[in-house]
Amino acid sequence: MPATQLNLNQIFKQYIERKSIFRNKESLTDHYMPDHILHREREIKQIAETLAPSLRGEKTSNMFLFGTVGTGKSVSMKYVASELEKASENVRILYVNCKMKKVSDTEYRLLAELTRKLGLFVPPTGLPTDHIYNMFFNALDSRKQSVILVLDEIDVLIEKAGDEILYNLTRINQELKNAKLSIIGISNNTTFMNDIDPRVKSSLSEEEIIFSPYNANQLKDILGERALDAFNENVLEEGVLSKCSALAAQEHGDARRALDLLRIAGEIAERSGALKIGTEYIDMAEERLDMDRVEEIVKSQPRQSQSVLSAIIKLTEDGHQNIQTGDVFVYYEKICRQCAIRPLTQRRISDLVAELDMLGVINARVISRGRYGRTREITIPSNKAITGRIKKILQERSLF
DNA sequence: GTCAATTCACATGAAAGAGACCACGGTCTAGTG
DNA sequence: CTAGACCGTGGTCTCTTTCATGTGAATTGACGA
Repeated sequence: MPATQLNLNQIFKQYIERKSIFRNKESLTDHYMPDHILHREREIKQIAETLAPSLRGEKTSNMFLFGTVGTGKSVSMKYVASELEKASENVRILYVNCKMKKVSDTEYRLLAELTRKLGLFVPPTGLPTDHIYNMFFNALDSRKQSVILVLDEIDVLIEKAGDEILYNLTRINQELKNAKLSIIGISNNTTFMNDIDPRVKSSLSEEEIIFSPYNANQLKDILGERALDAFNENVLEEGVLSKCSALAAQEHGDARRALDLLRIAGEIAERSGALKIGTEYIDMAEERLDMDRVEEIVKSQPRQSQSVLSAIIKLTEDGHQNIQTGDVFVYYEKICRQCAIRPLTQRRISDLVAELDMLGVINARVISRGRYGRTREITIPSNKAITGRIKKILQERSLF
């Protein structure tokens, strides 16, 4: 038996025998539906009141839910939706997350998905769009019912497929004989409303609900409740929840982030064989999340931008202080020559540096140094582990 | 010592060019009846 | 005969360059006390 296999068996055996600190890890993921939702009573009531007429078969107002990530928009909506469906057989909720690639790309795909949800078979491609419109329409109008269409992350849909589809959907009501259709858009981007057709805009936002970020205390309540379900007893050390919620509150009150922190802290603790989660694991989790985020960004950057980043890291490692755009450009040109990349102009590099700053991969601030000109002063965040990770990614692409 | 003018090293804007990408209509081709 | 492959065309979008203008404090140099 090869040595590696033996080791694996040991690992598995240990894994089974070890007492897990998780009871139900699911409840820390963002698709988990809690039994009741904390600190969103007002919003839930408002949604429910807006949608209640559907129980009597009346048309409800179209509605828009706004709020930054992790403020409970989707959960609240789903909660009301499921309660509504329980309350009446004539109410149907079609929930679509437009971020899912297979749904959001085109008008056709969205309609196909919706029609499928109404129980019809639709081929993934091949039918003309107006044909599928008819299918959707007929399926909708086949019986007396209130259909509530929830478009989560609706901004993604508009960006890719245009606002025409919304216009068509809002008009469909005028032709329906039996059914009623109302549309609910959910978005974390408040500005995208500006560049959609005003007719669509006014008909969609008959009702608007803003979800404000949670504060640290509210986050703590939410975490506390989920943690009760997620972990076995006496696993969490004192102060862990407070720390988690404080960190997440700094990041615009993002509950998803708070849950991620807690879950990853748990995973790290479990893997290292700990029986309890202390605050130090939260720190580790935060670093992990940061690292993953930066890694994701760096990987997805175009080659030119990666070269710029490489130049900045090289300059820093060579011990340069007060790195300026001009320095970066010189190093960048060198790298381009080595890697046979056509160098861009300094003008463009200036923009790329600004972009990297925006993404939080580097810090760059514009300073004026009097006689010695105006430039950006560039530094990289002093986290060795993350910088190391970035270097490795750049090396894999032979840019370092 | 004071104050306005000068200077540096880019930042920032606007406009135009290059190239990738996509929808759309027309043509061709192979398979079917 | 028709569905699907293939191809050219025009339009759109994104990235980049070119040209032009803006920026803010250290420095400079004239001027007056």
